[in-house]
Amino acid sequence: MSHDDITAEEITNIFPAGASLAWGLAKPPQRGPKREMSIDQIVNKAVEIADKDGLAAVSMNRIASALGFTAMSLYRYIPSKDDLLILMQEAVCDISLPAEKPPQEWRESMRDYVLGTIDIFRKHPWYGDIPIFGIPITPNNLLIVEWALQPLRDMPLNDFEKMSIVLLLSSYARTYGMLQRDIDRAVQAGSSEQEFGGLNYSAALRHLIKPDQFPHLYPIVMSGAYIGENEDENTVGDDMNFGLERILDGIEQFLNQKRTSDALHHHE
Amino acid sequence: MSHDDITAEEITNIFPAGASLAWGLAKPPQRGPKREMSIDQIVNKAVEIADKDGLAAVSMNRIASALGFTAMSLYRYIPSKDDLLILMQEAVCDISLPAEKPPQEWRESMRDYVLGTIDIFRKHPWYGDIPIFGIPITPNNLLIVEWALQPLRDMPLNDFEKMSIVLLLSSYARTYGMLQRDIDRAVQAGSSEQEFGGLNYSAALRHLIKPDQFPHLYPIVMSGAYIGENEDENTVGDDMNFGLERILDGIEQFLNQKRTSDALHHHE
DNA sequence: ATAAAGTGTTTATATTATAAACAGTATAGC
DNA sequence: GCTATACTGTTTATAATATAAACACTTTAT
Repeated sequence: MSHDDITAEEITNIFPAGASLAWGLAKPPQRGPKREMSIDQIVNKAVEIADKDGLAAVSMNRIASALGFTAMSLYRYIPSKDDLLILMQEAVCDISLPAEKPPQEWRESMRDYVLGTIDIFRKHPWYGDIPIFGIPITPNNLLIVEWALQPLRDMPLNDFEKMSIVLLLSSYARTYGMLQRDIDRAVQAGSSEQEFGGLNYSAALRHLIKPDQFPHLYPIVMSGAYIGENEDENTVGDDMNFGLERILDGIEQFLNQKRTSDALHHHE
Repeated sequence: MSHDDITAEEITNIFPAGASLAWGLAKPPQRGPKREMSIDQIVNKAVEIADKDGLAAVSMNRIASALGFTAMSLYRYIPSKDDLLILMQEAVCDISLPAEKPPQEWRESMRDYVLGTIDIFRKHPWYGDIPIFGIPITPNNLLIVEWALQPLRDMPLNDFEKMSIVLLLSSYARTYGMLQRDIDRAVQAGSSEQEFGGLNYSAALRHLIKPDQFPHLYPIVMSGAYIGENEDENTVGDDMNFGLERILDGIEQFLNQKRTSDALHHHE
């Protein structure tokens, strides 16, 4: 149905330009003056700005100025800002995968994966602000998928099941990555104790949440657990671990079921 | 430590204006000409525009024009566009919770919750494009948290565990909501068969993914499972269910463990 | 040698959100 | 009723934004 013979140029038409650039599909220019910048330079500067002042601070002007050029010059390298965002995302996903652990340590491997991806959110707080454009198609993003697949390699799962589990874990990581980032942000915003949004919100919510309208939420808000007040350090690690262990338990149980039924089949 | 005596005005200072408005904390004006619009009118129009043309089409100008006013007039009702976004989010979360099912049907209740929230993404494809500003603090958003808590009501979980599970489920719902939305979008974009981004990407990825660099991803891309080609209908329902059942299994197992250990304690 | 392709810049444009000033209107308190 | 006050929607203005188009210059394929 679908052929494999596809040229780099055709891919360029299918993929967003940012993705094509990430794959290095753009052929280098043959004529004309020497380039004074490079895509990497631009993307790195954009990441630097975002790291320091947030994604909203990343404008074509700001990047170009920081590099000593005009805004329009950037368009000779990257066709649009959306493409730049793709490349920024890709840039911070440039991590080297850890060595494979033995298959029986799959839970540990998955924890590594989740913590590793959460780390991207901590290191680059703007990371989660870039909207998701669909499934990963850029090399480093796919490498992260590869990472997630690694612990599943010997499991009795079909491809769809594997992808479902990857999606499950990655979405969980994303959520906690952003949560952790929010807390980091609030802490950094000088709110050593009282001022963390959560703490501030606490009194307000206690006043607004009525037990008749929110019978199940009410006690949780009152106890402070909703806001997460009682967490001694500014880490969502414990909450994160709890949910993760539930996911891993669920996966493990599925594996046990499947292995049992496979064993039965063997007997027939 | 924290008092409960807090005035509506103080809450207004703590919350973003959009959240205060959502709670109806703004006191109606006492003097001046009669208002010719209302917040609801504005928000509804904004939602209407977003439903039709996407979130990017929602500009102050467009909304006001559609209502027969000038852009600046909106600022008499809503102080900023960010606040408008909060109100839009809130508006589409205005659902009535289903009747409580008996506690032993908690899995079914949780499925209802997940499917129900995913439905918001399908009905309002722009919903996931609004960045998350932190934990829910607006009434309808909190009602959705209440929904998620409902099935947990009789479980031997502490407040933090409950919130972890809610976060787990809601993040899962968000991920699949956005995935479903992407597919809906692609289908609507005329791509009856061949043109769905995924299908297009398929040939490209098959060409780019090399088994040495992506040993575990490679076979999955080749089989078409990565793109999700083989799904007969345009629903991610099956994938969604698979992951959801793993989560529910994980929760169930935790409950069993906890009940067992509680029973032991009772014996001592 | 020359045409083509590519460089960075300048200039210009369309859209944004939103601030400030304005003229008109309803009302609270006298 | 008078008046100060609070509020209305509008007009005008501003600062940013991404990016298109035209320009002069530079390198290279032919």
